[in-house]
Amino acid sequence: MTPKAIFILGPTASGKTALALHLANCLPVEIVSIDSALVYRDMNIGTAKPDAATLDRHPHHLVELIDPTEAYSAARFCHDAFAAMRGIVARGNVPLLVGGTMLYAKALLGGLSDLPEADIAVRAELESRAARIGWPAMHRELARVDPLTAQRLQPADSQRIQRALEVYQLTGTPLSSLQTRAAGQANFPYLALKFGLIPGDRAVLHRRIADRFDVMLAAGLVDELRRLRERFALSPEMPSMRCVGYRQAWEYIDGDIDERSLRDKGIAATRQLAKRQMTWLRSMQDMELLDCLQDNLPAIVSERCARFLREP
RNA sequence: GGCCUGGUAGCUCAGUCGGUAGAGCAGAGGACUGAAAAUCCUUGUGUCGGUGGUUCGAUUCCGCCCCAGGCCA
Repeated sequence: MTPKAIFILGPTASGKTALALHLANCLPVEIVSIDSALVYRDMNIGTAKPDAATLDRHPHHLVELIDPTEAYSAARFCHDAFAAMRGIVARGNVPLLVGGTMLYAKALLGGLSDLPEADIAVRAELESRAARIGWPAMHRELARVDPLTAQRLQPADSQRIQRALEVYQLTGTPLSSLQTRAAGQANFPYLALKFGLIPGDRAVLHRRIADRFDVMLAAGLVDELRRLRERFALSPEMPSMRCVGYRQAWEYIDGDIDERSLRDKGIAATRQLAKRQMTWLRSMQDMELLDCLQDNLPAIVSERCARFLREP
């Protein structure tokens, strides 16, 4: 019999965590985080990580896996998430996947093609060449070896051009042909109930984001980053330091922006993030979209989940 | 009360030597396969503070009024 899984996907500040904790209290579920920022240890304030007591009461899988100097990936997430889900099912529980990193959710549900993983040396070499000739020139190079991928990428899309060239260099095969082959996990081996949280009034979410960012600043986001910079050899290009809030705090510590700007930019970046997350949600299949601002949301969702778990 | 400086897009401001205006940010929409909280793409009509005057034509020049700062009384 196919095991079941429940997804709660939503933008930042939509109340995913509170909803997940409510479900964890009344249903036989274990929480699996779908969040590219919660994987970092010691980055607690800016990632809105649940506090230690909460994590103790309701263990979250895939939280605090790596140091801020390290990098995670969608492929590693899929591997780790499936491992966690197997364990949960073996214990007789149901995986409750909660988060806002939509690429991870999409990769988990739809699978990834069989591609080589990131190669730091190749990336560094591509990076330095791009610094000399510019990304549009790199884009033209890509067009010679992989016209299909080049055609769908903007000449300024540095990250994807770099990845496509990297894949070609490592395999000798264009990314576009590797991607047409069967995706790794052809079908998702769980029966999934998927909720998408979207605010009925976006202005309210924006307000919440601003308030939450102020709370983070008051809680010592800047000091947290100062301590991290003392402990680790960090640089602003690292994925961890590009996280919303940390990136702006970094500029503030370096004296590039003032306190006012730190707040404004932090809030703006968080809004942009939420917006991109909502774009994903609207385009995903079989999603039950709910207004995250309605006050009886926990009751609605837990009732719906309970029914789902009773179904054959 | 007098003098000065401002009042232009949600915000900060350009600009029009008189022919009804444009940047950045915000906002909106979109793309997305091992960095995704990343990386990119598209999108700017607003009584140019109000009102009279000069003019073929005023947001632009002139008068008066209103508002916000500053200085002097």
